[in-house]
Amino acid sequence: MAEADRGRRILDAAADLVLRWGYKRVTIEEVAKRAGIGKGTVYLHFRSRTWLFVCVLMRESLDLVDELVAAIRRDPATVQIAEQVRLTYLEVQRRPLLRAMFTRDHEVLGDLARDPDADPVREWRAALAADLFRLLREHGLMRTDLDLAAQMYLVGAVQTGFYLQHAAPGSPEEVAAVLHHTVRAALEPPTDPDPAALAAAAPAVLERYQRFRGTVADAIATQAPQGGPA
Amino acid sequence: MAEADRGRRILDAAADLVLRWGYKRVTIEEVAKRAGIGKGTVYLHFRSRTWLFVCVLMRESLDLVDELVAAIRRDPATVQIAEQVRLTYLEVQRRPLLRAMFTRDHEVLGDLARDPDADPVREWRAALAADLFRLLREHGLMRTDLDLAAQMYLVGAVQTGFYLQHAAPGSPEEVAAVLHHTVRAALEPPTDPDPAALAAAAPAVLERYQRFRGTVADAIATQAPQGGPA
DNA sequence: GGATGACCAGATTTCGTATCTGGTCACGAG
DNA sequence: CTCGTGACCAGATACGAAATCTGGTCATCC
Repeated sequence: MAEADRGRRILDAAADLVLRWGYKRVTIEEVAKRAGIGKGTVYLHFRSRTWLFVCVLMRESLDLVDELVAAIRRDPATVQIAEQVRLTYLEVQRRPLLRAMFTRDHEVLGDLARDPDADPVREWRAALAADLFRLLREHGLMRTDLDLAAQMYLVGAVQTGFYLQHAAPGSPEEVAAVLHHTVRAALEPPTDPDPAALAAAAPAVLERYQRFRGTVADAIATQAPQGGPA
Repeated sequence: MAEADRGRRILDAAADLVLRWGYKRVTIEEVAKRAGIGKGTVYLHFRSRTWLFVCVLMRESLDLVDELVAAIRRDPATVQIAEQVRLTYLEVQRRPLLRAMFTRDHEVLGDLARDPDADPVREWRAALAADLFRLLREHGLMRTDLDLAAQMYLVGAVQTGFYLQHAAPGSPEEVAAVLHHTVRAALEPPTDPDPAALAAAAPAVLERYQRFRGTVADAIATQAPQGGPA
């Protein structure tokens, strides 16, 4: 059994159990048992129980990023902010762990859902968003009648609202369409996007995503609880 | 001491205490003491502890409605949905109890913040919103490229997001402006509103608000935990 | 050298007791 | 008679100490 593979098995076990039982009920011993290893071995891969579950969440975020990257590769028009938000919503609805994360589900994530320090990705994600918004603005794919900070707050708030609002009036696809409409109307220019601008922005955006992806992947591999990209 | 005045004093005492101590710590006896009456007398005005605090919240909502009504009277342009949402946000930020309500502050409101049944105004508010949206659409003050249910969900989600998102990037006025921008872009026609339409819509909207106000005021006065308007 | 599980301190749960409080109602004041 | 009151009760809640559990370590063994 390869070293990296064992780390993956531990994360698999932890992810499975946290969904079944909820964060507070999952013990390290049970995770080890599921992974077919001894308890001490878990600590050869993860510095603490908390950090293990943070890594579970980070790995899930990685998958989300991969999905967005693939979508942009498929169609550069996907770089537009409203489309990114829409795809994110759909992917989150598909994945129970991400959904628990975005809805701050205390039942599943326990105290992990509350404590902002528990999410080191937070600041990296914020930096990524800032980069992304700057790029889109420079390429004329986002309006500039609001300053960047306001736009970031707007998207954050709107996403929070759509994730937390219960009693959706339809299927995830329909809700995602409404979310798309909201972000598009608030932040994108009224005119259709210039295909040349899309083609120009896409590679730069992809590069930022890849860098972000690398940073997060490193964090999982190196056990580092703090510190930015190299 | 007039009958109605005593009810008001009880509500004053309860409102004061709930803000100081939080819902779960406030006892009926303490409320009675503050109101200068005996414990049993509280139950002559409110059928239960829970209902008493629901009434506190309802009274607060009444003040909010009054504020909106006054604003529309001052300037019919205020009937527009984005403006309504903006004014609501500002008024909520000004009033600690409303803020606790809209942010579902468990520290202040305790279980009252969680339980949806605790808020009988919920359905009345939903009906009011539906009426309002219908009116605005009929007068060409709201777009019709989304169906009514989607628009209501959109506004609900956006408001939820702006109330729950922490770390606002500026003053309440600035956040309110961003909220206004979002709702306006998503739901209002791109063209400036027709003054005649505003003048025509305003009285109808005011009538709905007044009817809503009456329903809520009745609920407080009559101790009725259920049931719609007469 | 790398994996393990016995071990420990501190956190958490349990469970029986004591206290508190929502809601009632018999009584007394006016 | 009407209206307000606070003593009263059952059930909820808070408390506390004992018992249990579990995160994290490390001496041991493969």
